[in-house]
Amino acid sequence: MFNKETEYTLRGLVYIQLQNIKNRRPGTAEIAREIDAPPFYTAKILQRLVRQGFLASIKGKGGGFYFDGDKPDLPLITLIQATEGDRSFSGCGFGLKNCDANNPCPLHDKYAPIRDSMNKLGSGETIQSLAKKVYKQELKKLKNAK
Amino acid sequence: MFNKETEYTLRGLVYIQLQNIKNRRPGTAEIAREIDAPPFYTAKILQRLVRQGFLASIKGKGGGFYFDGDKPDLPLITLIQATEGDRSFSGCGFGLKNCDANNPCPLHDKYAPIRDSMNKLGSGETIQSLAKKVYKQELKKLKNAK
DNA sequence: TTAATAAAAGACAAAAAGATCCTTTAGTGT
DNA sequence: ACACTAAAGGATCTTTTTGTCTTTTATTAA
Ligand code: FES
Ligand code: FES
Repeated sequence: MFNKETEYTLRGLVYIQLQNIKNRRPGTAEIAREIDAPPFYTAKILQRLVRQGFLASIKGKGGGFYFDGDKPDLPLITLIQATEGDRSFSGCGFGLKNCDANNPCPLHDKYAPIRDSMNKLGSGETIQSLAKKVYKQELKKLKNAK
Repeated sequence: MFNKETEYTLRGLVYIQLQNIKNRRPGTAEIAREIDAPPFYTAKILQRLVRQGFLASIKGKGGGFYFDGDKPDLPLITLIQATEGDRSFSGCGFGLKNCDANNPCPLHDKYAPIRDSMNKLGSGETIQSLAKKVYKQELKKLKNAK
């Protein structure tokens, strides 16, 4: 579905936010290991995200990555558009220059609603909402293990 | 959404089928021009489709591409999986090795239904059904022009 | 103030996708 | 039979994506 960079981005940021909930600030090596991504590539991606203002970081001993708690939650669509463009959220499924309901391609009737759902998912979910889900899932597992 | 090769494939085959309806067998140059795709690349793609048995061709003067009318209609999912794999139809939106409803990623609940819709689209629509839509649309336009 | 640590920056490399071109082969129509 | 046409095959090239590595800069803890 998404390209590699986007997948690493999503998994990485959700992992960071999850650790932030636990009052930790993970570094590149730990993040890459935990989300099963190439370490150097992960570092480069996180670097860019910091430059773009989506993420904050601290250098040196005890440093790592974290989200500024004062900022609003980060919608997936914002993140993904910044990473790979909006190929998943707009554009014609048939590859026409642009999707025009008044001059639709033969896929339009069936495809446009699916694309709308993707948009709803992208604006409805945020890195924070996903991390919360994982956190709750972890708690549930711990309870069941007792 | 889909990659370039898949888009050219869809547009190309729908164009061929549309011309077949009109008892014509278009060649690579015409097809590429009409679907707005790179001529040589289009030729290479059509070649592969013939090799894979999705399409038939005739060489030499008056030659071109056509669909064997005896064969069943070609579902988009079959075609797309043969072209770019099934990244659009299966797999986890979060990039996990595989999508497992019993151990879901935080995107699963929202993403899996969208993926299911894509599957329904892919198996429900065929090159022939799309070409028929375009054909009907053309007829309607001609009538309106009167 | 120094040694250790960890992110930032950017050069470099490999692989995949996208695209072009040339030569060969098969078939058509005259 | 012959000239022409159009697909088949394959080599080559470019761009984008993915990934690695080295050097620099900032920070912290001792
Ligand atoms: S025109 Fe193709 S999806 Fe809308
Ligand atoms: S587990 Fe990720 S989409 Fe199903």
